[in-house]
Amino acid sequence: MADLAELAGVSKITVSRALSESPLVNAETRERIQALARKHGYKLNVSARNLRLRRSHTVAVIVEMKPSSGRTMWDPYPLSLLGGISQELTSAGYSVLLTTRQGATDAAVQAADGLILLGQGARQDAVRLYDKLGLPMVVWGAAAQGGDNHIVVGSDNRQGGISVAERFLSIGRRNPVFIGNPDHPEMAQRLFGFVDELAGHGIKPLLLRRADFTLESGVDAVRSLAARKVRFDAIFACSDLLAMGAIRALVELGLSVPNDVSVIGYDDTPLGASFLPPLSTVRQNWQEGGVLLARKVLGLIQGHAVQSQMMASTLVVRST
Amino acid sequence: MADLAELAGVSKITVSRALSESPLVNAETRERIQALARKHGYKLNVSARNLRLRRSHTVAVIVEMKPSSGRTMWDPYPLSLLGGISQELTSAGYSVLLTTRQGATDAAVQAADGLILLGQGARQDAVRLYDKLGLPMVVWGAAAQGGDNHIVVGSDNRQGGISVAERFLSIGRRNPVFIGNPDHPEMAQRLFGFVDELAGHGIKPLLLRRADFTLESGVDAVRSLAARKVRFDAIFACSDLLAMGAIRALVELGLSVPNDVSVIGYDDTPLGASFLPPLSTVRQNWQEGGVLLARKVLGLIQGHAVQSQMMASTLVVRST
DNA sequence: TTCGCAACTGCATACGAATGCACGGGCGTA
DNA sequence: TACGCCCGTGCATTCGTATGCAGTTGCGAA
Repeated sequence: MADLAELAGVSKITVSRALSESPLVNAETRERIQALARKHGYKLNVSARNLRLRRSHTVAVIVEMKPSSGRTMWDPYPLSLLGGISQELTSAGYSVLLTTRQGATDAAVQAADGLILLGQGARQDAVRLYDKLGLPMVVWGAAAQGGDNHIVVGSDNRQGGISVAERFLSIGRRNPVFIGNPDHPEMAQRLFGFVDELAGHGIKPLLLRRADFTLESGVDAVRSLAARKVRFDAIFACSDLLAMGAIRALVELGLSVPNDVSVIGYDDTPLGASFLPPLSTVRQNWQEGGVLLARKVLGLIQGHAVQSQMMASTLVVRST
Repeated sequence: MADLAELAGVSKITVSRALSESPLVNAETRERIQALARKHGYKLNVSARNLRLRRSHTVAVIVEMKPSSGRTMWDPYPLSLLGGISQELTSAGYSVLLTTRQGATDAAVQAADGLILLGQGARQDAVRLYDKLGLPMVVWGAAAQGGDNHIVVGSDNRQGGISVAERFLSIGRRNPVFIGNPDHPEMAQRLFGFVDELAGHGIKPLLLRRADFTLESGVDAVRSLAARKVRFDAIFACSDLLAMGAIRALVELGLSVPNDVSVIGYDDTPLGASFLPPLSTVRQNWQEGGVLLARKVLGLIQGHAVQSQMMASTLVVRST
């Protein structure tokens, strides 16, 4: 900057102002300096500016590697969150610092202006850990049980569970099964909604615990039901893959979907939509969730009052 | 740091050294200062250190948003690259700055110590753009045509195409079809390998251009072949989804896979493996590619000589 | 005693940009 | 002519940390 100042015949502070579009400097001077900067390939030193301004225009996104259950944040769909986050932050002039939670806190995270936590960790430990940094923080996940002081954004898993229960009830199903992992807070919410709604009609669903969210796991789940000669006429699977596996196994067993057994998945993946038969499922808009997360952190960073928010999840009835 | 120094009764510079594990300071003093720092929740100012040390321990990963063809980097599998990158960089003490390429260069990118470019852009324009920053740079994609000066890592798409051709030849197929988008450099390589190998046996495949890499697109492609009454006995699809769509359409048409038509996909997605019938495909190890990318940038940053590298792609023969 | 060396510690300064305040000149008004 | 104001510019200083060099202390050897 000092060099540029010399070239332009002004002081370096005028250069600084010219490059940051300050109205304090004469328009013509500003143009001249900017042209000079371009010509000589001048690059602003971001570290220096961050130091002076005490902000980095950076938001750290912390991805949980070892989740409480089998589902990883590196799975395709949770990653759509990242897409939304990145899109929103970038267009607001912020950068995304991507970190995976493993061992010590990344030093660079401390320089961030805000934090987005993807996956709250078993017993909220991740939340507590990062709370200590004292940065604006927004968490993706199930709503906090108690009076926690950080913002939470998530889709309304409980409502999702209720919707599925309502659907099963409306088509006269009496022996529903839930496949998923209740240790995962989000899945637990789905289960609670599902169970509560059914209980209102005197029905108690069977809980089939599965930690993997793969097609194979779904196949296996249904086979185990058959092996145990369980009587069931509806399946609520915690992911589309599980649901597709379940359907495959049902077909193998000679059962008809949805005549003998109704199946509803979760996430509304493109794959489920083009599955044969097209999968009924609960839609979660991950992308939009990411955008929302980003907006909330930005709000906090700018000192606005911001509230937790649950995103509606909607049942998409197709053919299963 | 000055405050800590006062508390500990030493100068701030001793504090600095104590916190960075410098052997210059007395072990006992160091312990005392570190304890004090912990107690008062002292946080190192990363911006200041970056300024002083002229490095940020950060690598920018630039994801191309609008690719030359229908495939987005936000698709699940390219994202595995990110997983590998993140894993490797984090464990080397580096942070990942995630940027999407849209409009102006993110200021924070300039502060990075190195660059990883995911998707080289049509006509290498992205590469040229970022080359100007003068940072160590590694690009994921097809090998550069000419004497470019940046490092390229990618899977050997040409070899992949050759393997598929060899397979088709070995099982006596004479009328192969290629489904994909040759505008995309990586797909183009697959096509070239495929065509060249077949040409050696006097066979010229049919090229069916498809920009979308969805199941629907695969269905549609095969239907159009049927509508045009094209004679074919083998399909090389540029993605597993395309291949699965193709198979579905073939089955609808009453054709048997693989008896009437052989189908080979690309990427070896878990989904393809559990498809019915299990999909034959070409395996690309994205995760490992990410690790490799990360290692190369780190090498460049440390001033080592580093070379471009193609990762072998292997044909996985299953049932199609 | 004196010197040399080792082990610590501290001073001054640098890193590159941005802010508060002051300064100089041009212009309009009284 | 004198005064005040605005526009444009520059000086000094600040942000928080790390390095080169210099200083201090204690101990053993000459």
